[in-house]
Amino acid sequence: MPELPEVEVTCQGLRPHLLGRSILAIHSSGKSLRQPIPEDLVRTCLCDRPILTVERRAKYVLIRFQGGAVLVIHLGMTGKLGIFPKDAVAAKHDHLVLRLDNEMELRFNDARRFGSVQVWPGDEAEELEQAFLTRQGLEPLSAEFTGENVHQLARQCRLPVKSFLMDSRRISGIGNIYANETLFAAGIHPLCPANTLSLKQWEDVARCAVRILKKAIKAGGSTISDFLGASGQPGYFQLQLAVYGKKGKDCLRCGEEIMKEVIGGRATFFCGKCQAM
DNA sequence: CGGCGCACCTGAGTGC
DNA sequence: TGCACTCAGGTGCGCC
Repeated sequence: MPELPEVEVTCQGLRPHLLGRSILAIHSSGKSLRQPIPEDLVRTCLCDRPILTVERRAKYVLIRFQGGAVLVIHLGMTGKLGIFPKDAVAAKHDHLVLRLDNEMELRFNDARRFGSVQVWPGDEAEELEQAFLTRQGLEPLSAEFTGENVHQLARQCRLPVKSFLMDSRRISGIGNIYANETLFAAGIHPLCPANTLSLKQWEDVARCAVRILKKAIKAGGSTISDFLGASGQPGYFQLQLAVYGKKGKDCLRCGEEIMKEVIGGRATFFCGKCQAM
């Protein structure tokens, strides 16, 4: 599901509906996500306080409230955040429903329950955010995401370059789809050990990653099976994918057959000719 | 510390 | 129609 572009599209979709609004009430399914939903903290720290900002960090949605508390949501594999009229019928797997002060609701739907919902109370938010940030890798859409910096990061990492790109503690936001697409665009074999890439190759990787992520955001994200934006709209970037899910198809660049291999437990697609070791 | 395997869940798709 | 099986975009744990 949601990688950086899908989370960014979700944030962009939520923003106009949430800024300045307050939560009046919370309802949860009672089922645990990655952790139990902290219902009491939502009530005591978030309710009846205006929402100040909606931001993305890595693959997390951060919703900041007056008073300093933060609602932190991760979409996991199947999570979706959407805005609905309060009378709209509930969907299967709606696990968190936040009633807003304008007859609308923010709903978190997550079939596989790999998502998470956390609250950083106002008096602990700064400390918790610092700890959170140290666990997140380089932001691909930040000024620090340069070939030089990534080259430095990868210096003593012998993981396959694809696993390196997907390691959220090193680089955040890039999941399986965009790792595959980035390496195809950069012409690099996914099994190359990360520490064997040259500075020039890392510059290519960084440039390709940024271009693809931005293009995907413009297209509204990728809807492979079920991603939907905050207003229920699908994304269209899946129509522009070059290798992901294309096993057996012709490479767009050279016509060779696209290969599929499992790397680090994840399906990996590449062109053996354009992405030679 | 680095790297691997796996668990956490449900649903969609496939083959018999 | 049903059953068994595989696979899925993420993260973080335990283990060597």
